[in-house]
Amino acid sequence: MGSSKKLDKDEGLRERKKRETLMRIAVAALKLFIQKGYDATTLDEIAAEAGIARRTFFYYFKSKEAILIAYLDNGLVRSVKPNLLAQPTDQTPVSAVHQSLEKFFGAKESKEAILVDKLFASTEAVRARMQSAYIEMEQAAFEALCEMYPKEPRESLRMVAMMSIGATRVAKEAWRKDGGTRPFADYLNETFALLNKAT
Amino acid sequence: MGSSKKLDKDEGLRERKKRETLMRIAVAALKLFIQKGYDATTLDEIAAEAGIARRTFFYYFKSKEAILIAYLDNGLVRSVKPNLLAQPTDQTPVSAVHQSLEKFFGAKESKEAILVDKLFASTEAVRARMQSAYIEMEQAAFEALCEMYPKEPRESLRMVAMMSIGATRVAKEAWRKDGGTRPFADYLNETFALLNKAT
DNA sequence: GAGATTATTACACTTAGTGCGATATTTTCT
DNA sequence: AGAAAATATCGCACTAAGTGTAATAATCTC
Repeated sequence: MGSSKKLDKDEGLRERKKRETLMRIAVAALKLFIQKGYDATTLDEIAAEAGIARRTFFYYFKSKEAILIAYLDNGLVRSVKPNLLAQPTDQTPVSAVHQSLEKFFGAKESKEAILVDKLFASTEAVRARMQSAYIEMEQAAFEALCEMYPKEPRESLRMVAMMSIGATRVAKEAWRKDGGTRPFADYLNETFALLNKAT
Repeated sequence: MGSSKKLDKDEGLRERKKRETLMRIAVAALKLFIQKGYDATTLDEIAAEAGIARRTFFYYFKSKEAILIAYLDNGLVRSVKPNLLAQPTDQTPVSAVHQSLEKFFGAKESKEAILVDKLFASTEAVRARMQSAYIEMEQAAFEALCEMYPKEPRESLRMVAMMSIGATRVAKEAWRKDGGTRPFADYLNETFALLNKAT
């Protein structure tokens, strides 16, 4: 009664190598991005650092930006929906989003996260993509909320998603401006508290 | 006691030509974008259509995307702050933003606006830029609100800006999904009404 | 091991964007 | 008006991202 393929343990040499190569490229790229900046890093350099041919890069990523998107996806964006769905529903939707985000960021306050964040904020094109990521998070949160609160009107939940993710974005902005001294959760608490009062 | 240069009326041949060329390029580009899509339109084609050399294009725009940004800037983004500042301050900040947006969109429900909107929503890269524009609008609204309500705490106003522009974005999303049948102002009213209830 | 997949590479090509310098046009000054 | 300064236009050569194609090498299936 295993999966449709073989056994779980059997990953296969091919798949393993592919995973490793993908990781090598991502790591090499991030290293160079942090070292010399996003724009100044060429695909040739990334390919050299990762030990692959230039053309092979495009077998793994559809563009240079896609590397960053992958980092975002693996980090926050991908986890928004599952994290949210794991929350109890005996609270307001806004509160549920707040709690789920708090948990996520409380666990992940690593140095790399800060480096990556600065990198993302550095270049024009990258910043634009960041904002796309927020839109995706909004969408993910909205979908989760619809499953969690089926009786609530969907337009309401759409707005909750917008406001919650917006609060996160504003919190991050403030946190970045302050140089990341105080823990991010503090900023999150402040912006979420303002959601009620502001109107 | 005129201006430091000459007389107001005297625009100068050079400036006039420059303005005209800029316009010719923008119009030519938009026409081609709508005709064949953003990605499929090359700078060579735009230059040909506008009757200039390829190199000259970059004298006027720093990139292909910059054309779209220019359209956005001239349309909404640029006008957010002045429009908002023109509102009376004997109402809540949220209401002020709402009113100012309603006026703007009430006046500008043209066919071209719809075409441009669809164009902007069509391509990946363009959509990302769109979202940057929303961020700029947020910033502009925030600045205006700070001038209008100096006694309010700035964090509050920051959140008001976020929520108001967010409401606009969600409204536009719904409006686009419905194919632009009902007037946009309706959607705007709905999302703004939900700002209070949603929390 | 033979044959089917799939990963890797090389090569040639298109397009966006930049640097630089030459030429044409407009403005300014006398 | 005409010389000189400023600026707009253009051509050319270059870099870098990204694509199409087809050949080769590695892995998987049997």
